[in-house]
Amino acid sequence: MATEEKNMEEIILQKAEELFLEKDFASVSTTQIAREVGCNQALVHYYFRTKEKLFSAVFESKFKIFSESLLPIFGKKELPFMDRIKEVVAGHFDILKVHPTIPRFILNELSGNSQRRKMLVEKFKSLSQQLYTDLQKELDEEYAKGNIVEMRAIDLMLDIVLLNVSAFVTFPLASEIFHHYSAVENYLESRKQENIKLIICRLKNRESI
Amino acid sequence: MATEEKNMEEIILQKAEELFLEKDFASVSTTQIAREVGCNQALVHYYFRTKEKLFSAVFESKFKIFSESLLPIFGKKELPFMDRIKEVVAGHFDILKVHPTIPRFILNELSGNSQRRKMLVEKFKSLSQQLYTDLQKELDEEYAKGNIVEMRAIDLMLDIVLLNVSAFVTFPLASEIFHHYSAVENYLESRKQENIKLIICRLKNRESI
DNA sequence: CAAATGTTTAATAGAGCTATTAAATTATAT
DNA sequence: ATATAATTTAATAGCTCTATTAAACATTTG
Repeated sequence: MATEEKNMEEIILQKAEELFLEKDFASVSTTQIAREVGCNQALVHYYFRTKEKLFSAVFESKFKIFSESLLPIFGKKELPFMDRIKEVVAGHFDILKVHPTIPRFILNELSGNSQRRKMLVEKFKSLSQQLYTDLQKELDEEYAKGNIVEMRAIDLMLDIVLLNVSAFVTFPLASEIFHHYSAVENYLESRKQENIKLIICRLKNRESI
Repeated sequence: MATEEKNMEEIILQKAEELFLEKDFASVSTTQIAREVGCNQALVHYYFRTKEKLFSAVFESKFKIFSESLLPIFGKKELPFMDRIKEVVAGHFDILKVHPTIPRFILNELSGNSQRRKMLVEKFKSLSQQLYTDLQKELDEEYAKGNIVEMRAIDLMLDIVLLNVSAFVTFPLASEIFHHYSAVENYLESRKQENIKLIICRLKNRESI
């Protein structure tokens, strides 16, 4: 009964989220949203005017979640560097795990040539530059102390994000392909540990290649 | 003039490839394909009957390219193991570089709930099992010789594929975001070297985590 | 209670899409 | 050169989609 009490605007938005995350802009119609919600199709337009605006509402909220997932790349300075890196990778992974379908959704939308794209590229830019400077300074310090190999912050950031994101982008497929990972949980946990190992090894390994 | 000589069926297929790789199934219409080719819309259906079949023709050929990109994970047994791994990562990367838009295209299609999906999962399965057994045997041998750390073949395969694929899936975006990589070439070359390093470090690093 | 405001629906305009059909055009073969 | 076959087009049926409008219904408020 609690569910039935919710107002239509929110119910429509929720269904739109569900469908847009599963398919994509062009494959979801306001007609379908209305049908699945059980309301008149005009109501969707009453609340959101256009399909574009409805999609935007969904996108903005998902994009916010995703970009906030990048923030743990900062991190509390008390712990030793290596432990913090481990925490950063695990922390970023865990946030994505709460929203496993978001990475593909974002990726897909940003691969098109939407108007949104330009604005979002700017957002990502400033976000990564924020992180970049601090991280590079720390990497240089740790390198001077002989704790890690020399490394560009940008490469480390990309390593972490790309590895973690790719686990989620591929998991519906991968967990089907590899029977080893019968449960979804296994594939994800396995990738999480593997990603941590990869990053740590990369930072520690002193032998030149 | 040479171009004009080509038969319509092929011209239509080429345009369909171009558009389907850029957008997605739902966002491309046979009307649009015909318009851009400059022929009558019925002609698209004359040659391919349905949009679905046309898309399938495109998809099959791209999927073939992609799955063949995974084959260098075998490799010539003359070289020392570590050199071969390096070659495998670089080789896989270079094949994708010739078809940079394919990874995202495949990923996207396989994320939907198409009829194709099931068949493709089977193809991937048998492909990966082929590679799996041989690779695991070699990894165990190299571990016994003390050349590498203990590792599951499946993790190594995923590390390589996910890292390489993610470079291409993200490159239109990433090369815009990071001005450091002003030229696309820089982002890709940079990721290629980074991926090789990651894999090598992962295999060599003996310190437990 | 009645007026005003907010929510929901039915109906529909207008557009684009897929697929088919029959006719026109071009090429091939006898 | 003419019959036959292959290619291309025009026209259109039948959908589905987005967005709007006017009317019905519900809720709030004076």
